[in-house]
Amino acid sequence: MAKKSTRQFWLFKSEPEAFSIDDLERCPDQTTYWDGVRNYQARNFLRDSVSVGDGVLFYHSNADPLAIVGTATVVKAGYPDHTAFEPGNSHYDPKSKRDNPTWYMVDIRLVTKFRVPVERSKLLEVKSLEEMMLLRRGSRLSIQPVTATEWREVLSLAGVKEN
DNA sequence: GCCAACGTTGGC
DNA sequence: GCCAACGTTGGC
Repeated sequence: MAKKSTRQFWLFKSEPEAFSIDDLERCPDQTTYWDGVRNYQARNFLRDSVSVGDGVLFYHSNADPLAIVGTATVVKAGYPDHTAFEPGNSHYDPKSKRDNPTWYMVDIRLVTKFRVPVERSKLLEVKSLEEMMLLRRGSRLSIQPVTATEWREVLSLAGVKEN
């Protein structure tokens, strides 16, 4: 069976006090591993669906302003989140074993830091985004699928051409 | 700071 | 397997 190669899109949430897009920009090669996801639905996306080359919208949650602040690309697909194995790490989880990991992560590299963040309040005004998971109240998922239409609309709002 | 939504835990 | 209690997320 032929492997489906269609590029997919995602939204990753981060509290900027913990890890912001500026932190990503300062990383070597502007690349980081995305650790600390401790929700099974989000884990499943990271382990099974997020693929090299996929597009990522970087969202600042619990922040002022709440906004999509840039894009990244996936450079390494799902592999075990080693922070779960480290006692003392804030993401330590004793039920995750090296030979049977519970939690997964991917690596992403910064592509574009928006010159002007696309604020949540702006997104809420856009008709074509009214179904976007991020904007549904009570949506706490930290790794969310984004449709190609939503991806293009957000880049358009950010004034970004190519991505 | 408030609180609704959601996920997890644990007693039964 | 049910569900109440509890903890966390995250917008407002």
